[in-house]
Amino acid sequence: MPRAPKPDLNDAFFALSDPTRRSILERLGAREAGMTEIAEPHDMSLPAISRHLRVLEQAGLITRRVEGRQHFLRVNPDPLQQAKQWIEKQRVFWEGSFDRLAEHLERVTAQTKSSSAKSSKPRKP
Amino acid sequence: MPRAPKPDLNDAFFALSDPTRRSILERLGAREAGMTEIAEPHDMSLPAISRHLRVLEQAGLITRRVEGRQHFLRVNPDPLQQAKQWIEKQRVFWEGSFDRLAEHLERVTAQTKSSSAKSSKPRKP
DNA sequence: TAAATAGTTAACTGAATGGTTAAGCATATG
DNA sequence: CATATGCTTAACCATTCAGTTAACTATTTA
Repeated sequence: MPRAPKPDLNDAFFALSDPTRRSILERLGAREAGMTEIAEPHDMSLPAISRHLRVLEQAGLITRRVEGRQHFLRVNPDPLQQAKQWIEKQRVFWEGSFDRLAEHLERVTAQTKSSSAKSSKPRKP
Repeated sequence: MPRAPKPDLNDAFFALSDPTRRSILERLGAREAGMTEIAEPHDMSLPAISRHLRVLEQAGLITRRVEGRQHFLRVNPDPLQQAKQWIEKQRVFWEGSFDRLAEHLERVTAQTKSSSAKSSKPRKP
């Protein structure tokens, strides 16, 4: 077996579940950055950052380019896309159900009713 | 204040990082279901399922309606939407970078090239 | 060559996860 | 009333996580 890491949705979502890692992705944004630059805003030791980066890397969310003694990281958007698509699919399922939708609307209406006269969307009397 | 749990992105992404929990959401889809029905396809004890559901509930991804001794669960899409929007925003950042975009296109072009002739730079044959 | 720099690996700790079985608690049902 | 049903809580276990400090490797630079 070639022990292919094959990053999956588990890894991607898990990697995204940590605020430090999300912050790294946000700050990294589009440009390339080295470890120390990435670590700088986080009040955390360098090994801790290193491991966060490894989690992101194993999830396929970032890629690493080594040049001399420096490591440059950048975002790889593909797993983000996959994650987004999973969510998107769920939403379609959810919206695809008519009774569910009706119930949702009913709930909204009920809320509107409960707020009595303050309704910004006056229902027809 | 009644200790509002305030589900956040951490909780949502974390809840989504488990295949059992994603499977529950997928199967639940739009309809409402009781515990036993939810547990049925999973080769796992009922308490285990119960805790998965609690994780989903605390992340705000499902809501629970108790009727007698039965609990009915349903998906709440709001946190999914938030999670999707976070990802979406990242993608915008990523695509917003021009050099990065250029590099991406170059990579795509390189792929196309490798599938045809392997000359170094035949931009226009 | 020696020292500074960039980053990783190792070893450890405390806390959280994910699963189990057994017991408990309401609520239906005989 | 007694018992089955639906689900949760409790107690436990093995594993993983997130952080630390210390030691290490490798590359620059003085």
